[in-house]
Amino acid sequence: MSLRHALLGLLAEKPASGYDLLKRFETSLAMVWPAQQSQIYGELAKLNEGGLIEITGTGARNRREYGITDAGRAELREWLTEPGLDLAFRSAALLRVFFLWTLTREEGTAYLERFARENRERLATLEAIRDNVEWTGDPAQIAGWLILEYGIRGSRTAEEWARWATEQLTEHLP
Amino acid sequence: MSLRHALLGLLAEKPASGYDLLKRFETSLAMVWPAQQSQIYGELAKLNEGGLIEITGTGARNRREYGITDAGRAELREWLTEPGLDLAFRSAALLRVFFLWTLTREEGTAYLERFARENRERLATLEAIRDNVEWTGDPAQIAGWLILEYGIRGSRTAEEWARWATEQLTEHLP
DNA sequence: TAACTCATGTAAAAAGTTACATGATTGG
DNA sequence: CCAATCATGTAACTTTTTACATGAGTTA
Repeated sequence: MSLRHALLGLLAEKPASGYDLLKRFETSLAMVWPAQQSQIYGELAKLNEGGLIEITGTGARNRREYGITDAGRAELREWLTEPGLDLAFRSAALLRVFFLWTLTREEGTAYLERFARENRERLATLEAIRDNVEWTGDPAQIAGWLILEYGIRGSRTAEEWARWATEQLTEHLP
Repeated sequence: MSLRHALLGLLAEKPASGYDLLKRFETSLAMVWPAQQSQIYGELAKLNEGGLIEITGTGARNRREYGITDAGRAELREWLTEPGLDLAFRSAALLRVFFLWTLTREEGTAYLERFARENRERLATLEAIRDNVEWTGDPAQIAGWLILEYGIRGSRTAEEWARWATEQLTEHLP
């Protein structure tokens, strides 16, 4: 149930509408927790009903702005301080690598080269963001900066790995 | 729909029962595509019904061994050679980092230190596996080795990042 | 013979995706 | 005034998780 906590976390920073939150999921949070529009609106309704967030204002075009409540802040805090740390993740791109041996060597290395290229491109994108954002000392922004740096280092590692893996496949596959 | 392809990929190597496959999901595949027992058995039934796999033998304790069919191999191949490359992933552990600024500096750094430690432990585990497995030249094993190396490099990068992030939080959070 | 591992199945709930549906406001 | 963006909602479907349920063979 991480989506609800992601929403609570975003609202802890400042009040926002479903639409505002959707935009954040499409940009900064896309990297660590993708979410669809339908899911966001649905979850907001539940959080509101449960008293973890509340409507703090309305605007044009039926806009509803939500703010986090004390109960919401407590729930967020509890989640953040939970002892367990789940390092698990799912990657369809890596899963495919597992079965690359069923293809020809050329097809296999082509896939890994594509993998490398995509990561190199993402690296460039993330570095551009890092270098163009105006970094104030805002606490929430600092957390975002840490994640961005994770993405940069991760992309670099993934690209280097993919180039190394291409070589291995070339050498070791018949 | 990656689970079905993961199953097809495993069966492309050699026939196996649902239980055998479950064990592989708990070990090697856990890193890139976790799956529950109920999901595996359900998907196997569907694949069998769809003619992508077939029963190739039975054993004690109601054991049923499945093998991949030509249709299954074709489906696997199609999936592996699809043009799109989905780099997206979900990480609850990273999502939490986004909201660390809502905690005290001590709580925040404690989380990142835990993050570092868990990754260091995983690194040690994976390196131990790499150093103790007997590496034959088997193509399927080589693919597994590439994934293992990805895990090793990724854990190392994550650990280093977490230590760096701890420093940043100490410096920049009030 | 008791505990453990092997072995499969299914039901219910939760989470996530895709698609459809609608309408207001704003900027060029 | 037209296109783009803002803004929300929901229905249907797929995927994943959790839990319950059962029983056969193996090992100490």
